[in-house]
Amino acid sequence: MTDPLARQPGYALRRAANAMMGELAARLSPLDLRISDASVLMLIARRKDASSSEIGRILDIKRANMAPLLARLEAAGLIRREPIDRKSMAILLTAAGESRLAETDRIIEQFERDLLARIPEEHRDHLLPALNALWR
Amino acid sequence: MTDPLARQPGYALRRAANAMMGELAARLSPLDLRISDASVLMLIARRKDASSSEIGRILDIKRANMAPLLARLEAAGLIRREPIDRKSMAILLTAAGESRLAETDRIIEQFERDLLARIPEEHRDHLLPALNALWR
DNA sequence: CCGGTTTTGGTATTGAACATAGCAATTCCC
DNA sequence: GGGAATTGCTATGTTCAATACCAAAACCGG
Repeated sequence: MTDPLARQPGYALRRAANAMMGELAARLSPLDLRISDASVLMLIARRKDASSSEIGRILDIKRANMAPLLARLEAAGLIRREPIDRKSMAILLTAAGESRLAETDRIIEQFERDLLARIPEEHRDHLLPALNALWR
Repeated sequence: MTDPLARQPGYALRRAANAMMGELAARLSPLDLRISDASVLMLIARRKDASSSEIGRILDIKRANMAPLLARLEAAGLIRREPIDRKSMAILLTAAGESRLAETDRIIEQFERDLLARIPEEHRDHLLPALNALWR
């Protein structure tokens, strides 16, 4: 039952990302947040007054996909929009958004710790720089 | 424009896998193969006479998703099915499947080489074991 | 300060990968 | 022999991401 494709970094990357996303989605679901919701919330907090297109540019989420995502977060009362000019809108966390974000941060931190713990320590510190070399 | 989330291994894993899949899909599209098509072809060649449920078990593709995938490969003339008993079917490569697989192998090999080349060499050899620790 | 270009926010739609629920037939195994 | 598990499959839903297109506002060179 051993998988002969597991020697290929590309395949391993796909499988690892998949397993990771599945587990993270499960841990976030009690908060009623999808993975991309959580990443947007975290970014908003670190980049106050960013417009939706700015957020999309940083996280690589297309405008078309950002619109329904933000609509969902707004409907959930986690963010509000404030006009910057007659075209752009600043995305801000509401009080509810702040507290949801705090829960999110706790979950994510624990998750990242658990993730790293699974990696043999001689490889551990190499993962982040290796991954970042693949997309940044 | 720097992305503050890039310090998190989970986020970096998602972004790296995403970038990788996008590029691989582009390289495979001249062959009219999706990524999962290619992985199934490669597995069939290494595990002759495997049934569809066996392949699914190894690659972690659910029965429900394997059915249309194999139907596509069969319609493209790349595989054929041969009864093992009155319930199970062996999945075999046709001649066209063999030659398509050869092209696939060339593309994948080059792709994996390019992937690794992007990683600073001091991290390179750690990627595969680190990733495999996350799902195997 | 005018007018073409770019940016912004949005809708509608599509594709790929993956998941669950259910079904009929066959095989497994006590 | 018969209940339990396995196999192949349909139908359907979810999540993420992409394309095409739109109107309005902002930007910027002449």
